[in-house]
Amino acid sequence: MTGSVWTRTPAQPPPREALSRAQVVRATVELLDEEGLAGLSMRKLGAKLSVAATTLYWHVQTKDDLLEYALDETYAEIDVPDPGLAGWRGAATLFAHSMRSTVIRHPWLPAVVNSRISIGPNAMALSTRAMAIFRAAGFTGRDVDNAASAVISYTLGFVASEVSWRTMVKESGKPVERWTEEAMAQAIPAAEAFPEIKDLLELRASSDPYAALNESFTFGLESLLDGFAVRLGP
Amino acid sequence: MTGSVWTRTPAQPPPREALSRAQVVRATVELLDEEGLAGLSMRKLGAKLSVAATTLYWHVQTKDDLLEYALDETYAEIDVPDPGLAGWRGAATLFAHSMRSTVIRHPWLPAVVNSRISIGPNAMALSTRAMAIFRAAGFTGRDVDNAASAVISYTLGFVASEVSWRTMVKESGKPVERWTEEAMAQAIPAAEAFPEIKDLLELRASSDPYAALNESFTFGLESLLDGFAVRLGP
DNA sequence: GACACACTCGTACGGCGTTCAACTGCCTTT
DNA sequence: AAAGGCAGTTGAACGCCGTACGAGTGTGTC
Repeated sequence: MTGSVWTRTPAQPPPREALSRAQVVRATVELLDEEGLAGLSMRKLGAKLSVAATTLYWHVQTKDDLLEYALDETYAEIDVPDPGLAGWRGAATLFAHSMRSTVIRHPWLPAVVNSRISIGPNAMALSTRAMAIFRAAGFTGRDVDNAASAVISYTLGFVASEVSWRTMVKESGKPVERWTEEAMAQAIPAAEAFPEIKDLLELRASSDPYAALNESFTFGLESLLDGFAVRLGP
Repeated sequence: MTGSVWTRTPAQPPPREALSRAQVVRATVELLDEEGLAGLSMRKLGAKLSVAATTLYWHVQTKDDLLEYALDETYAEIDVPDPGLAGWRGAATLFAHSMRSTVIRHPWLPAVVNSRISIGPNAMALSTRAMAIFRAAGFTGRDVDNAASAVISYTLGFVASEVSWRTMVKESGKPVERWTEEAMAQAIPAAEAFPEIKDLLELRASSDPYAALNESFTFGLESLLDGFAVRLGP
């Protein structure tokens, strides 16, 4: 490991190579969106760009670098409102929801997001703005960091599981209701020894799953922000 | 996908094959702990058990099944206290910390945990007990689920990032202070355009990282539980 | 002695990330 | 106009991967 792509100085001066790498990164994000992390290979990416796989190694040192670029690219889609406009609580809420929908748009993000230190330009801009929210709330020193981490951890944790559910449903090719039904049929015999679980499963299956996800996400987020409010005093 | 390993009825009656599969699963967990998810291959696992790689396919249908077994195996290590003893808040706190330390012991867990529906026996037992905590707190209906999800999402989200940091440090082979120092050296030039970030980075680097992680985890967890308390009324 | 069956193994296939030396075509220098 | 350098591309090859398959082995039962 010689360092992050963001710290290595470019070996070639960028006459028009910058544009070309941007193309590669854009194609990477597209391929990831279409086929998932497991579906990304240098050969397929090459094919998508009508280029041999090995050509990509001119623009990028390794497949991991590619993911690092793709990751920072998507950070740009998360918007972090100014707390001056929406208030800290509104800003935090919008931020979390924007993060959630970005991850839903790019379901491969959870698998990639923690695998490297994020010091790309968009990551930097994002943290700067996120910190501003919690500073505006009244937190100081290390607590600014702690509050931001809590919201990000909760959001990523929640949406990682949401996205894997969504992916399973989508890959099954079945309508949600059918999928849910069949999943229930699998789970119920397995839950025979746990009677309380059965009630829970039936409760879960009885409502629109997407609405339930929204409600559940909001429940946790609001609780967390309520907890911040307690800490911040009256 | 013909279903989860937990729902397929075994093709062979289990005379002593149960023991053998248990051995395979145990070896899988060990190999994962030692070498991480990327370090697990059927050939290496075979070697560890002094057996050809293809032999494993007698005991397991696919590598994915292996991960499903390994996952459920580690669920047994998470303990979920009885809310009658510690109170719901104490129980939730212990549960979250137990989950965190289990994931730290098995750093490959975050990458695996969401990739399948968890209906193994240990997963079932775990959810049953986790639900009991939040029912004891006073939540009813869907809110029991929502509260449990929130704690689990937060914990997994937090520890996924923690574990990836710990892994990077461990793999660097350097002492933490050295690693932190060098990471700072990388980040600071990249953060040139973002002056607020620099202060934050210096603040972060100025303290024991492990203590900071504990503090940060507790901060978020307490906030979340405070938020629950608000919802539950006085 | 024969058969069944649980279990093991070697071989092989197609795909993966990556290395490397060879090639192409354009730009600059003379 | 000739020569050289260099950005960019390429195909072949290496060692790894998950896994399908058919052939083997040993033990237990009739």
